[in-house]
Amino acid sequence: MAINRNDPRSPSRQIADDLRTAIRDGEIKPGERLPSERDLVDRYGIAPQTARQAVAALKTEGLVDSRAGRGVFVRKPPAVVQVGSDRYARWRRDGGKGPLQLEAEERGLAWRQEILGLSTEPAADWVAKRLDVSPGIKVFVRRRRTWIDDSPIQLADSYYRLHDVWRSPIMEKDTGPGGAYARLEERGLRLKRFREEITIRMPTPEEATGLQLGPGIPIAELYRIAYTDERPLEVFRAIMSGDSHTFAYDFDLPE
Amino acid sequence: MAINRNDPRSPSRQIADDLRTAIRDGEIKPGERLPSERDLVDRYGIAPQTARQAVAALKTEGLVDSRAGRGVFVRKPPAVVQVGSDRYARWRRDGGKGPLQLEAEERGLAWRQEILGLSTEPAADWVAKRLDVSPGIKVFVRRRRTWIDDSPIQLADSYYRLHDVWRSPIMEKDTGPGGAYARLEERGLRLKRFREEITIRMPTPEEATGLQLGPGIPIAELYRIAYTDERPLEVFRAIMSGDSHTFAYDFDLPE
DNA sequence: TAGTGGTCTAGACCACTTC
DNA sequence: AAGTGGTCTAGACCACTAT
Repeated sequence: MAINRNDPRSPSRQIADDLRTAIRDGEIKPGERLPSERDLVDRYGIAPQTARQAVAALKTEGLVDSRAGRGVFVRKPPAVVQVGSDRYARWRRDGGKGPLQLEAEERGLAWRQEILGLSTEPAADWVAKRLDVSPGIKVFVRRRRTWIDDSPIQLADSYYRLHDVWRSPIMEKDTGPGGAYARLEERGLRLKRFREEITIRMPTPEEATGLQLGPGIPIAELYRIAYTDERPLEVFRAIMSGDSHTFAYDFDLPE
Repeated sequence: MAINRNDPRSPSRQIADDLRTAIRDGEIKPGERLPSERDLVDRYGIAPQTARQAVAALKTEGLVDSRAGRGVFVRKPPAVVQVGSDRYARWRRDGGKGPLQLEAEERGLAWRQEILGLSTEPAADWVAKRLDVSPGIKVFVRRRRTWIDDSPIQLADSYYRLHDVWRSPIMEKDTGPGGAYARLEERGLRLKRFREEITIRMPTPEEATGLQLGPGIPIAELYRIAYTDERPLEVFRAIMSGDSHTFAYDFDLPE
């Protein structure tokens, strides 16, 4: 409970390490409060900024979260939803519900989607490449935010070739039962396979706001391309809060 | 280039936003230096700590990286390697080389593995569950660190049932040509399928050191379970630096 | 030697929460 | 009213880098 001046670690680092150890050892449990800045100042005999720096380190690690006027609290493990191939394998028999919706309903959690935008736009390069169209050609975009239990967990855009969705409910707010994929199949566009690409990074401030992310929470950027047996049907891009998702894939080796 | 006192954003936030915009617009390019703290103090008429706070925000976003005595630099996009099912599909015809090794060799990058430990240990719960053995039973563990072009990009552990690897080269430093999977197949244990699970988080300080991660770089924690047609053969766990990996999976929908 | 980031001291005021 | 985190001021010294 005191700073060791001979320790090669800086005072703020020593304090951060002490607190991290206390959290890992369960001395401060998830949901519980850390000592206040003023407490740390008194206990360790340091300046307020030094205490702040120690706590800031734990925040960028995603270990704690602070609320002004209340205190700094150990983060609770969030409700994790699982997405990936094993969820999609159930797509047909479960009526075209997406992996998130399936998972939420199984666990009795409230699921809803908020439409952020429906528009026709020129295809950006990354869309054009994946949708196999010329860059700049008009494509239809559905932008939405998915909520589970009053927490936003995904910002998603779907891109379609215009003639694939023309005058279909996919261009409306409500795509109807089974979602966009069901509408595409009704048009004879039969889904055959998916490709998913995942990258990881810290959110931009806009993404952090949109997903109500605290500091120290990374995000996954997921691209999913849905194909018929011959061409891309949909390019899907999602920003998903990293602390509430697991990705799972099952695949066979060739003989 | 001056603080607007009427702006609802705090001064440090205004400065951070200014710098971020300059980076996004290409006014400060990857590899280039940001204005020094003292520059910012003079330009904006603020205290040094305020300038530090603005730069610190960009660091936790992973946008910039600082080197003491030199300056703060815009991060360059790293060399990204791709892993996932489409790499594993090539496993048999390419002689059992892992996805990272394949990718590195294709692109002419130096690849090497450093053995951090070979030991027999009681299975932790998460290993036992995935390897389908009783918790606490002895399993063999290979711990290693993978380097590409002098950068550590992966910390990995592999867990095997003891009798599967007993007296095989898998218990030695060098597993021989084709790696551990080739040795297992020689014993008649034919690999049939994989399952991969990915979660995302910020690194612990130990992981950040082991992977030489700067601030603002998240990691992926990958679990891979290799199965014969009847049981698990290997449980693989890797910590991978988030800024140098993409995960890609191809999968079919059931009819 | 001059410039850089890293760290620390020692305060101050604000908005917000809890009692 | 007391306590909390958030932000800022205005310095200081250190280790390291570049010239």
